[in-house]
This record gives sequence, structure tokens and C-alpha cells, in this order.
Amino acid sequence: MNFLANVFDVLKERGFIAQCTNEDEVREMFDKEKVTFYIGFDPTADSLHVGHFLGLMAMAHLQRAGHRPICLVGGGTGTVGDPSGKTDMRKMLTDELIEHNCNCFKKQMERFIDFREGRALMLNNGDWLRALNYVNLLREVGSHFSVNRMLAAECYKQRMEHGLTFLEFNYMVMQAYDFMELNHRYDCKLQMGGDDQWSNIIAGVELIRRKESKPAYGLTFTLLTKSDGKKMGKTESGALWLDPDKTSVYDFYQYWRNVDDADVGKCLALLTFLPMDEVRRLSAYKDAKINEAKTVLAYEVTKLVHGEAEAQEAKSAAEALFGGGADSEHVPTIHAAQSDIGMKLIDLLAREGVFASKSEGRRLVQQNGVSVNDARVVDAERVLQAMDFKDGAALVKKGKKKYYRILLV
RNA sequence: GGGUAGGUGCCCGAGUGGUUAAAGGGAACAGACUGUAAAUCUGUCAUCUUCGGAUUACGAUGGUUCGAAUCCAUCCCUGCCCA
Repeated sequence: MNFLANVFDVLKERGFIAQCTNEDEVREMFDKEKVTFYIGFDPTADSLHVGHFLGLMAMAHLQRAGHRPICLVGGGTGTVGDPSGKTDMRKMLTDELIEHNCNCFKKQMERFIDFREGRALMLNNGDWLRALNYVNLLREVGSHFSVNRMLAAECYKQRMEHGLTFLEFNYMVMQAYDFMELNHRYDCKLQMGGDDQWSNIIAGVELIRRKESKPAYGLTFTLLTKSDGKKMGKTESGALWLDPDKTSVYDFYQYWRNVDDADVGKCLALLTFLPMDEVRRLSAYKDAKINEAKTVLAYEVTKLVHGEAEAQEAKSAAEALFGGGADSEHVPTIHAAQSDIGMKLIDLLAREGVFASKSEGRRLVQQNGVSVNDARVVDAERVLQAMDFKDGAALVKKGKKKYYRILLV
């Protein structure tokens, strides 16, 4: 790693930066001082996903450059729900759920950020937001917000058509308050976030500037999108989670192994720590050779999120299935009992969650989408037989590239 | 509070008494082609099924009718206008 380079330039070169309040000042600040900065994470689920991971990568880059990250979990803002760019109102989360989700976030973040000896902070805005008194808050910060300007903010645009509640309208105020609070307590000068957070971030920057007459900065990341503009990190079952119980390591690996050719370079730059020379070299590959770059991408990202051993297992499982290697031990596995022999294959796979329903299973069979040990299943009534199992395992393929190993127990 | 327009399948959106499990589009899935890519073409896309059908669905609950997503009543939710 080139320690002479300014981190701002590193982030820029790697394609992180979408918008910045003041590029020159931020760059200079990174050079001159140890900067405390923060990213907020709303606890809407019990696991982080790739979108969050992108932010964590940026954080990690900054931390490596000697700056101090604050991971702020939204125990307070989460109760309100961010309306930015959303069409519908978020469903309200219970306090217990938010608490639980915050704890899950913490565990996952510790993988990427070094929290030892105050090198990074983990905070919960519930600690101050929940204690706020309405009238006091209004008097303290209310006068610094222009409703006219808020209404014009990009993030509310969608909602202006379908309705925006006062509750959600206040989200921006709370987030701005957070920034100010962190500025007070920890001299936090920079807030970062996804590009959809731009309006909320600016609100905080302006609040600090007005109320405190102190400099504050904001920076947003490019949203991780595919070359066709759609959001990245979507699997058939929803988001791509960092929690291996929600998205298996194998599936996680496969997701990156299968990204579009056009997105390989971007992903390597944003989601791995490979030097940019290497990134450029890999993404220059053409045609079938770019598969090598995808393998590197999948391995590197999986390694960061799940650790080297897990990444290696996912990789060799994939190679076993697609490349004829030997290791099939780490292929996603489902279980069948001895007594299940004789039951319909479809019923078993539906029971084990491979198919969403029996109908779906029948459909897939009719479309030639299911095979056992490389033999296409032609009859939806096909029964699980003892001879399907070699050494206690059978290999089922669903569609073109989803494999499951049935283990007889 | 008054007026008015609405609430349809994963999403958008047609449909105003039977032939509607619900047009069309998007997303997604499968097949062909490939490089575990993209694009393209084809098919599928509520659940269960002994593949004959059966069941559950059009904001919620009741009602009218042989029959309702479609008509009526009440309620809930949303937009817009007025207060």
C-alpha cells in the first residue's frame, strides 16, 4: 500500500466517492490531522448487507490511513425510519427488535474495523436521541431548519407524491442532530454514507456550521449498482447478507463469481483491498479469461467477510461443481433420513427449502431444471432411491448452477 | 371535519356482475445459445393435486345475488382540494 497517497485520492481512485461537500478541504484535512468521521447504520434487519459493506470498506481504508471511525447504529433513528428515496412508509420496529439488530451489527462490524484501544468507536444514537425533550429540541435546533428547503430536498421527492408523515420528515433533523452531537462529543468532522444519504448529511453539516460556526464535511459513496443501473447485491431471496445463516458462504461466493463482466473492475476496486494495479490488470481480461478475475473477486470478498478458511471452502466447493474438482464436501448440504428413501424427490426438496413449494418443484422438473447426479429428472413423481446415494450423498442440481448435496443421515 | 379520487398478484398497472387465478409491462425463475458473463429467443411465474380438478386470493368485515375484484353497508388506510 502506498502510504504517501492521500486517502481521499485512494477512495477516489477506487471509485467510492459520489459527492463531497468540499473536496479540497477534505483532502487537506486528511493530510493534516487525524480525522474522526462517522457512518450511520439503521438497524432495519438483523444483519448487515453488501450496501453496508461498501461503507465499511471505505471506513477501513480511512482507518488504515490513521483516521478514527465511528460506527453509529441507529437505535434512536431506527425507531422513526428513514424515508429517503423510499416509496412506502417503513414499518415500525419494536424497541426489542432494534436493540437486537444493533447487537447483530456490532458483531459483524468487528470483522472489518479495529475497535481496539479507541481506534474506532461504536455508538448508538439511542443513547442521546431517546432522552431528548421535544420542546428543548425544537428550541435548540428547530430554528436552524428551513422547511421550505427540506421540502425541496431530493430525498423526499418520491414521498411528496405518495405522502410523507411528520414522523419520517423528522428523520433528517434527527440525523443532523446526531452529527452535531458527535461533533461535540468526539470532534467528529465528517459524515459519510450512501449517496441516498446526501440530503441528510448536508443537513447535519449545515446545522454544525450554523449553530457552532465550525467546519463540518460530508461525503457520499457511489451506490453499488450493476452496469444496467440496477441495485447490486440482490439474490433471488432478497438482499445479499453478511450473516452466513442468512446467505450461505457458498451463495455469497457464487454471487460475486457470477457478476456481470462489466462490473468486475468496479467490484474489485470497491470491495477488496487489492492494489489498483492488480485491479486494473484483472479487469482488463477479455472474454472467457475474465472468469479468472471473477474468481479472484469472489475469493477476496468472501475472505474479507467470512474469513480465509471459509472462502477457501466456498472456492473449492465451486471448483468441484463447475470444474470437476474433487471436493464436494462444502457444497450446500441438506439432510435426508434413511426413512426418507422412497419419498418423492420433489417433496423432500420442498421440505428442505430447495424449492419454495411443491408446485415450483414440479414446474422446474417440467422445464428440465432438476437433475440428480447429473441425470436429468424427467418425472415429477420421481422417488428418492437408495442407489442415488454414493457414500451417503447425492448431488442435486437445480437450474444451471445451483447445487445441493443430499446427505443421508 | 367537508368534498373528491383511490387501495388489485413480488412491483407497476388494466379490469366495473359470470367465459378472470385476473390483460399488459417490469422483476424473477427455467430451457436454448455461451465463458458459472451479457445480449437474444422460448417457456414459466398463488397453493395443493391421485393432473380429472380442488382450495385460497383483488384494503377489512358483513350483506345482496344462482354467481362479486366488480353491487350495497360499515370500518381502516392513502392522495388531492376546502376548513
